[in-house]
Amino acid sequence: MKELEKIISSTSNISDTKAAVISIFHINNYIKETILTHLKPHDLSIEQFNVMRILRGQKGNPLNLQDIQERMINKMSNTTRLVDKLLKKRFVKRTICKQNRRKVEISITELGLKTLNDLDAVIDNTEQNITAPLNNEELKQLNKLLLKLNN
Amino acid sequence: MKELEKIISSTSNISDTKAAVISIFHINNYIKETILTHLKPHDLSIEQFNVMRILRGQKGNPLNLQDIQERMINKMSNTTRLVDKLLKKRFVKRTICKQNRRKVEISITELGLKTLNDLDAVIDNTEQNITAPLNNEELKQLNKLLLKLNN
DNA sequence: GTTATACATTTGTATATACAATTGTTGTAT
DNA sequence: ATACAACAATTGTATATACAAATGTATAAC
Repeated sequence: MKELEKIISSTSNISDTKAAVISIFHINNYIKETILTHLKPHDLSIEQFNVMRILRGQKGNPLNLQDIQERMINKMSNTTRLVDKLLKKRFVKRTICKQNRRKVEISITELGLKTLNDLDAVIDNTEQNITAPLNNEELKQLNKLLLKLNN
Repeated sequence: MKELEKIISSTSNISDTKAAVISIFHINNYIKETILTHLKPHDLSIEQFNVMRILRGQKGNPLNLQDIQERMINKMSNTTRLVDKLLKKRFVKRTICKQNRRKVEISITELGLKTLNDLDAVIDNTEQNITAPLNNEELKQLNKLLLKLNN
């Protein structure tokens, strides 16, 4: 990833704004690729993994598709089909809401939980490796700045 | 985008590492969506736009597909087909390399340059808006930290 | 109760992405 | 010269993403 510095410095007089945008694109891509490597053996995409973690966070309470979609990183992707794929792998279950039959309730299965738990260590480790070039203070500083951008 | 802070703070005891990863995913997504809004009227995707800017940076010298792919953010995408789409829009031209007929040489057309120049202002403006929550010093600090991550 | 409207999900379709396999070209060893 | 490996791009295929349209359900107005 040394190339990035070259790109940014070689491009004549790039603004700090453009440098930041390029850096964010690159680090985002690198993180996704690295995490995906570890998800592949379980036949999971990043968003599928994400949705499973969202469901785990509910501690048993099911979520309907809209709730899931709101919490997803990529709002535009197709939640029905994503959940279908998790369903096929038996990682989630789906029932029609008794109170409002338009809604479906999705919750994570034991198998889903077990898979997530298996993945936790390796994903944590991957993320730690990615942020390893920064010390604690720098990492906190980065979070502060990113949070400002996200508001 | 206020939700992000909620997600990060609500998730019990999230590590600084995980908070950084989530923030990067979210800001990346937000930037892409915003930029895409402005590219749509020209029927361009982010990567197509990127490739056109790479070609413009060559000041007339053509690049072959491998060179382009190396410089692309997403290395795994299909450069042949991406260039095909730019070709259809007459934004680039393609010739077979005389010295090595396995290679193809891609360069940007006048129409491509004109389109890029039209887009420059609006994209610059969009990027400025995105980094607006940070002052100059904070932006430089962010770049320093992101560059460290990217190495 | 019927009609209209809003809601929640699903389905359809076009495009994009990831990766493997194939085609055609060049260089090299014999 | 021929055979073989390496190279550069293209094609095939499965999956993912973006967005519009359609389906089925609930709520509200009259």
